[in-house]
Amino acid sequence: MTSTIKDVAAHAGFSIATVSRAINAPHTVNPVTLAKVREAIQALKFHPSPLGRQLRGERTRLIGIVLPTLANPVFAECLQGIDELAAEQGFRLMLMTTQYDEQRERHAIETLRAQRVEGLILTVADADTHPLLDELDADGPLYVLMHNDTKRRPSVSVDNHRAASDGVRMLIAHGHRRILMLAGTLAASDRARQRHAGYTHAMQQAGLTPAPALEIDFNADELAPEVLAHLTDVQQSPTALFCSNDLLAMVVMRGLRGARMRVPQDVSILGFDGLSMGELLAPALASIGTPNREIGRAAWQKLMARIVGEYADAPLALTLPHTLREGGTIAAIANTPLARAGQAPHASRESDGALLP
Amino acid sequence: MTSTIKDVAAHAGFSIATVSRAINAPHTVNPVTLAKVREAIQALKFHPSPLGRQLRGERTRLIGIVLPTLANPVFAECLQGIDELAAEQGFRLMLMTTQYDEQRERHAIETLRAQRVEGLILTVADADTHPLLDELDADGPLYVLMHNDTKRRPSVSVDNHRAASDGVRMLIAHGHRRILMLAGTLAASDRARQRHAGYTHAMQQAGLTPAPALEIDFNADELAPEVLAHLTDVQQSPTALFCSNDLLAMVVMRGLRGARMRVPQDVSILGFDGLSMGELLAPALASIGTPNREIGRAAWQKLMARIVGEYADAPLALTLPHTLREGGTIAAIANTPLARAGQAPHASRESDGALLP
DNA sequence: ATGAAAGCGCTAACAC
DNA sequence: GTGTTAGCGCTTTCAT
Repeated sequence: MTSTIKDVAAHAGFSIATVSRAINAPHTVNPVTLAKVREAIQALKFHPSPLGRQLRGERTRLIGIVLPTLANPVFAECLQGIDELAAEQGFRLMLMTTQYDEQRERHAIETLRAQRVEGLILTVADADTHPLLDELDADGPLYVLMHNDTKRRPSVSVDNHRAASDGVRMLIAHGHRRILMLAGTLAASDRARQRHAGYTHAMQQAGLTPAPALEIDFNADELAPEVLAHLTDVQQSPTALFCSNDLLAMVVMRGLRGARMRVPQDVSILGFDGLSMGELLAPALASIGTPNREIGRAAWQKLMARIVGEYADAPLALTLPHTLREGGTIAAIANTPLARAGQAPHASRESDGALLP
Repeated sequence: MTSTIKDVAAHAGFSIATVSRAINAPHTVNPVTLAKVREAIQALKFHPSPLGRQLRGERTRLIGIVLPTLANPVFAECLQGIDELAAEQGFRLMLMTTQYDEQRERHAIETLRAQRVEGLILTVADADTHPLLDELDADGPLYVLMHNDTKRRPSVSVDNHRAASDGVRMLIAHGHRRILMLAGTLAASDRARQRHAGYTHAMQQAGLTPAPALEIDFNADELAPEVLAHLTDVQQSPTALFCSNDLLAMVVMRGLRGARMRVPQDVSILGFDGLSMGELLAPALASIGTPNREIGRAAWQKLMARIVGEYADAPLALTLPHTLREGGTIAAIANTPLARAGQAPHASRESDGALLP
């Protein structure tokens, strides 16, 4: 292992150039020579150092991965998909996480670029307004965005707008009128915006009044009192909550349970991500699913195509289909006891669904 | 960015050697010169190429990570912990996953070694009988194992034996006698063995008869019929299931639900891993918790200490404390209806707890 | 305090 | 078909 191409050359009795050729272009070298070189390689357990190759300006076979976090299975699954193909094709992955921090995004990209990665697969907070990506377009390595929902850049994602409105329409079809959207505090992302836009769209289309997303602190053990108050408000309480991601939905479910609210009898819940563990909850979490492993694989393939220079005319943004998982957390409003403790049944649910200022 | 140390030297009017010193040993260079060089660096947006440094035989500031999978949050969390410290300390991470396959473990280690990583953090299937690790001990890069429960090698883990027996004792304290351990089919790992040994120990200590672990196919959508038959067998059915990991526990819970078995009324469940999402299940999953983020961080620190050469006398294996989460999936046997459908109450539960051949 | 030069492991002209 | 040589970007003696 510590042996170099020089050692092999000496051992085989040829020059290092011949050894190099024997490795990289076997057909250009005399079969007899080839055999001897190969024997020497065997004997010395020689493996070409990627470092030498990389420095020489060759292909580094290195791909940089930039993700917000691995704590969210969405990204871990994407990475899994990427890794499958990378391993298959002999590429190495350099991983950096950003915690949704733009500073760290910049740092990661610079580090990776300095490392001469051949390409970058990344998920950034906001793809549209990101100066870094313009820089990459200009002279950085090739990249593909993952889960960033933008038409302007090379990306693989679901149609968040459409997915969200599909989900909300489904809630409406189940008789819900007062539907509130919940989002994480860090949710200034393009996809969060798209999801809220989709929610808004579906609401308006049904003649209902959409509300701004209610922000939830992700890390808190319990729901903030004002949030809880809002959710349980006798007059205005929503009958369904659309959570901008599944982790958030789970946190909210726990919070509600702590507040003695029953899901779905008192309130229905729809998540977003389709995390498989959501199905194991009781009741199973209804959710809009994204094919994360596939998104990772597609991002890889798109990146490779760009590197090879194929499909230069392929559409920038690839949209993969989302799915709708109708789990047990959604109750038809007809089946829902309209009255909660101390609250009389009222027809106003059917009125306009206005939620809050 | 595409500028090299040469460009900087030219721009500043000094030799590349001086620029190099200005970067790596600022105190050895004239303050005025230093200022000029720094200005040039700014102007050209120069970042030293890691590649050049690495090739020169210097520190690569590269650490290899080898994990079975990222689909299991246990490893994703460990990686998260590692990444935190790596980013802080300016190291880059090269990641490879193995899917518990020894071939791929070998390949990953060789790839990483060729890449001149300064160190390796890995989780292998079986640390004790692994020739690769002996090779690493001999001349590989320094490494630290994570979650591999062995005393013979540098590692960070919980005491799986003790953790398992703690858990099983807890079940026994709740009145359970027929306790069966379930393991994944891929579970020929050292930690799975330790967990089963811990189970066996606790059972015997209580005068009960332990059974071999029942293997469950992880990926199947439903529990295999023979497994289900075994779990529901009128005469011998266990009152509690100890699952060797949480993901498995969740799959089993779903399978049981499909078979109309109630948890914990009909059967109690204890998992292993302490996945935070387990708390969100209903009922919340009882589990033995491992501090994954901390394990990742500790592995990092141990590796760094080894690289620097400190603590050469530190104990090889670091054991972190596990926790016991007593969730809703465990019922005291006294409260359990002893009779299930078509089965009369019987005192034999109190007898010897024998489970199966 | 600074520069010249060697060399890390490899590939790619360019000779022969 | 094979060898010679230059150089990728950097650090590090060894001189000056």
